[in-house]
Amino acid sequence: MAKLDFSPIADTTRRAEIVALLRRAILTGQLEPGQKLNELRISEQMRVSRAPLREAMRELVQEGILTSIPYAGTFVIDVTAKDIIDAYSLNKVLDEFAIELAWPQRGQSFFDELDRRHEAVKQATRALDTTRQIETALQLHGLIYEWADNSVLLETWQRLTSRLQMYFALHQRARNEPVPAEDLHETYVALLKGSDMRAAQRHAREHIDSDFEELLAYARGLEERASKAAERRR
Amino acid sequence: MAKLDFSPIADTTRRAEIVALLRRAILTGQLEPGQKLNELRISEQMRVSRAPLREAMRELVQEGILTSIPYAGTFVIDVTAKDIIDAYSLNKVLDEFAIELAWPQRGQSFFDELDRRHEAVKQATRALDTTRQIETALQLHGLIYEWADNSVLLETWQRLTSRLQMYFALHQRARNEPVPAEDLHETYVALLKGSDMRAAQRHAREHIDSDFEELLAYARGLEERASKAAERRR
DNA sequence: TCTTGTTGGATTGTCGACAATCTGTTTGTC
DNA sequence: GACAAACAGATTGTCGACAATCCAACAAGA
Repeated sequence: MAKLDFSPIADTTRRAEIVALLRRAILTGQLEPGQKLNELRISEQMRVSRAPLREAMRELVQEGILTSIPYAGTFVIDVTAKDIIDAYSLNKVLDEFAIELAWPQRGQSFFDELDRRHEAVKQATRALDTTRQIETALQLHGLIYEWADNSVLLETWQRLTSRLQMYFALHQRARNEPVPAEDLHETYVALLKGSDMRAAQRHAREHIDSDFEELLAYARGLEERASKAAERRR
Repeated sequence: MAKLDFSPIADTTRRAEIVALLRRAILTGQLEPGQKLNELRISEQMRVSRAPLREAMRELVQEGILTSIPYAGTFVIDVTAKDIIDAYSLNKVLDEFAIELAWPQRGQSFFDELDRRHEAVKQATRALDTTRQIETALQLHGLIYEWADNSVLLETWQRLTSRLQMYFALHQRARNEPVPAEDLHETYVALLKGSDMRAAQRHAREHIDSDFEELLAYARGLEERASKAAERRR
C-alpha cells in the first residue's frame, strides 16, 4: 500500500473563517490601532450573524490583538512604544532559548525547510510585496520554534508574532513606500547551518536589534502623535 | 483633595462570570483533563443561555486550558508528561528574565508585598488548604513578573501559570492526601531581598527543579495509565 | 463475517429578536 | 446661562429556536 499522509481537513465553521479574516485585516494594518469594531456592520458585510462573529472576536481578544470593554465595544489594541520594546525584549530571550532547543534537532529536513523559507522571503522582497515580506520573514524566523519541540514555547511565540507582524505592518504602512531592502537573513541562515550555537544566538540578538531601531523610531512617532492628539482634545 | 485609588468596577457580564467559574473548575481539577463540556447541560446548570457560555469557552480555548474540535465538542486539555516538561523549561527561562528585569525595580513596596504573599502561602499551608496553597505560591512567584514592568512577559506568564496551577492541582488530587510540607519559599524570598541577582536566578531555577521532580513522577503515572487504557481499548 | 449504507438521537453551529447598557441631546428648572 | 433629569438612538449582551453535523446502532448486501 502506498504510504500517503493526509493533512487534517480544514475547519469549516464560519467562526474560523471570520477569525482568519479579522486577524489578517488587523495584522496587515487595514484595521488601525484603537479602531472600534462595530458588530452589526461587520456581520452584515460578512453576511454572517453576530453570534459567530462575537465568538471570533473573543478569540482575538485572548490572542492579544483586540481588547474588549463590556457594553462599550471591541477595539484593535493600541500600539505604544513600550509595547514594542516589551515584545522585542521578550522575543530576544525566547529566540535564544529556541535556538538552544532546536540546535540538536537540526538535520537535513531542517536545512531544506530553512532554504525554502529563505527563498520565500527573497521572492516576496523581489516582488516588492511588503505584506508578504513581513509574513515570510516571520515564518523563516519561526522555524527554530517549530523545531524546538516545545509546544508551550511555540504557542507563546505565535502569540508574540501576531503583534510583531502588526507592528511591522504599521511601520511599513506609515512610510508608505515599499522598501526593497537587500537580504538581511543571509547571515542568519548561514549561522543556523553552522556549528557555533553561541554565534547563532548572538546574531539573532543583534539582528533583532537592527530591525528594532527602525520600529522604535516609528513607535516614538506614534507616541508623539498621540500626545498631540491628547493636547488638541483639551 | 485626598488621593484615593479606586479599583476598576467588576465586570458585570455573564460571560465574565462564566469564564471565572469554568476556569476555577478546571484549575482546581474539578473538571478532569480530557473531559467533555456539554454546552446544554452546563448552560442549564448555570441558568444561562448557550451564547455567553460559548463565548466564555472560546476565551478559555485561547487561554490554552480547553481545546475545541468543530462539531465534536470542547474538552479540558489533556495533560502529558511532555506538556509538563515543556511548561517548566519555559518557566525557567522566563523566571530568569523576570528577575533580571524586576531587580532594579525593587523597593520597599516590593519587599512588603513579597512578605505579604509569603505570609499568605504560610497561612494556606497551616490551614492545610492545598488549593489555596497552590494559588498563593503561584502568586508569590508572580510578583517578580508584576514588577518586571513588561506587559507581554506578564501576559505570557499568566497563561503559563494557568497550566502550572492545573498540573499542581491534579498532582495533589492524585495523591489525595493534604501535604503540609514545610516552607520551601524561605530562601527564595531571602534571595529576592538580597543583593546577588545571579544567586536569586540560580535558586529560582533549582527550586523549580525540586518541585519539578514530583510533578514529573505524577506525569509519568499519567502516561502509564493512558497507555494502559489504550491497550484495553484494543 | 466483513464492509457499506441508513437512520435516529444527541450535540454543536448559526440565526434573528429582545433586553440591558451607554452616550449625546434635549428638556426643564433654578 | 448652568446644571441635572429624562429621553432617544445606537450598540452590546443575552436568549430561545432552528440548521448542520456527528456518532452509534442497526440493516443490507457481498
